[in-house]
Amino acid sequence: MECEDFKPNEHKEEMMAVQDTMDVLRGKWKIEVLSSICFYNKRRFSDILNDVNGISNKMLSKELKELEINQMITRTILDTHPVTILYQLTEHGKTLGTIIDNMTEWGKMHRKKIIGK
Amino acid sequence: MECEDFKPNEHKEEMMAVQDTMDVLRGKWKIEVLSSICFYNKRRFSDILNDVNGISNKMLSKELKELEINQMITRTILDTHPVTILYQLTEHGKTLGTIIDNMTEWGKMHRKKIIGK
DNA sequence: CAGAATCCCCTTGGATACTG
DNA sequence: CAGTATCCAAGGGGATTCTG
Repeated sequence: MECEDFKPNEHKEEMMAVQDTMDVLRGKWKIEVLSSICFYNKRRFSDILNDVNGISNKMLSKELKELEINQMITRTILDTHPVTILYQLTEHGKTLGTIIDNMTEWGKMHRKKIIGK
Repeated sequence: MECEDFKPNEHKEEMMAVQDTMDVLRGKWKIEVLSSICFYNKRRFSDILNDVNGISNKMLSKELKELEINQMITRTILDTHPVTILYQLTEHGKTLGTIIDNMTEWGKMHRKKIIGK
């Protein structure tokens, strides 16, 4: 965000782009769900439910759906009995890594500065 | 977010950091408000109200308060009649630039890939 | 196992009106 | 000008129960 070289409303496309990114990340549990899947590479519903502390099945279901719609993850049905369902990051999903790294760094810095310690 | 080198719950600090960042950015108008102030360097309430398309005074007031609490902006009261109030980015606020740039880039890429065009 | 269904509360955000 | 106050609707999200 360079601060001298643009006028609001001349940057509609950039604004929209940021909002698009926020839309993908906005849910309360998105990053944690993503992280769980990311770490294990393949992960099942109930596994993620255990990984992400505090999430309910309803919310997990919802977050997974949205992530799938946004093509951040894939959902694979295995023909077992009972069925097993695997969630994995897409290549596109993995490209979020940079942003998440940035947010991690910034968040740490912010905490030191604002929240104290 | 490296995907092979951590276990969930061994990355609590990182998770927390990302959530802290999201907390600062989560509001519907945060980035646009930030952008408005950023461009003009100093900006008044009613100016931002005009810059940010669709925002209500209630929401603007709320977003500004939160941004101030998080020390992203400062609020300066000028002794005029009637009073003038200036909002400006803090140095800390300006450090968000990198993240916003990244989100802009990713959002554009995402739109091309997912939303099509 | 992998959800869907239901109920219910709380927060977000929009619209409008009012104040120092 | 710079907000507050109020009312209201929609959705997010928790807890619990049910199902193929």
